[in-house]
Amino acid sequence: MTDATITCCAPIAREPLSESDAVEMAALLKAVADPVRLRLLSLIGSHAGGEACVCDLTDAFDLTAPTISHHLKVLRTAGLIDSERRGTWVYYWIIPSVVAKLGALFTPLSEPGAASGPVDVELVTA
Amino acid sequence: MTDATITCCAPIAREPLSESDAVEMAALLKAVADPVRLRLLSLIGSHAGGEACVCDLTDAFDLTAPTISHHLKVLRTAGLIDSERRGTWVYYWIIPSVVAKLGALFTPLSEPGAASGPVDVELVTA
DNA sequence: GCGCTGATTTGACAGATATCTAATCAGGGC
DNA sequence: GCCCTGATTAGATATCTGTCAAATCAGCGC
Repeated sequence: MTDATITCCAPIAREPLSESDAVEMAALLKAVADPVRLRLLSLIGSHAGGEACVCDLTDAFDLTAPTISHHLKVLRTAGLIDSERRGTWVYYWIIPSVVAKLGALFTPLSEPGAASGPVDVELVTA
Repeated sequence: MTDATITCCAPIAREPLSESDAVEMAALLKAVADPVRLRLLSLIGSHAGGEACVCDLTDAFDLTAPTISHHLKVLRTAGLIDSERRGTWVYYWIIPSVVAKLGALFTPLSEPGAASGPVDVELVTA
């Protein structure tokens, strides 16, 4: 009966994840748990117009086109991105709500009165 | 002042992730990209006192003790949890700052005028 | 139609991973 | 010391995954 931890933690640390939720989220996480796919997602999301042509993406990696295509398919199958063919080129864009689902699992619930943002974590450590 | 894209997106969609950051985050993500490890993390975090004995965890799964031990090791090696032996039992607890690092990647930056929380996503979909 | 470029699919393969059994380590009680 | 319980390590194995080369598909221009 210790209710002291109601608003302290990330959802994953507040109550036990059900098995089905765990399976669902793990599938999503597996899709992004790869350096290439993380960078693909990032490149697509930060590209001008919110979408990127495959040709823009391939150059950023030392990988063959089929490999990039494979990774894009993994992201698309997971529901994180979608694509459309426009003439010769195929364009990809992020589905923000699905990306947010990932963040929601791990981000501490913001308490009114905290700093500006919900989390203030150093990402770039190089 | 109102630059349309400054506060719109998750960090991963705001600017391209560097390769080293991608590798670092992918390692973290790979650790949680498994249903068993997700539930372990959740069980540990939501357990009374913020820590859980291995004996508490093993019963929640249809897996052998060595397998649970393996998964705990993966989480610990990634830096997401830590452990301590106390007499006969070994206790595990979450390292919140590392968990928050995961969330920070995918959580849209909250705008001061947005709804209550930074993200409002349905997690339980069965 | 033909050839060219962009992108995906297929097939193959090396490396990683999740799981188990058996063995080992760590404390506590006798 | 000896045994019992809790937990980890070691070894083995079946499966999954990331990558590439080769083949195929999709538009476009001639």
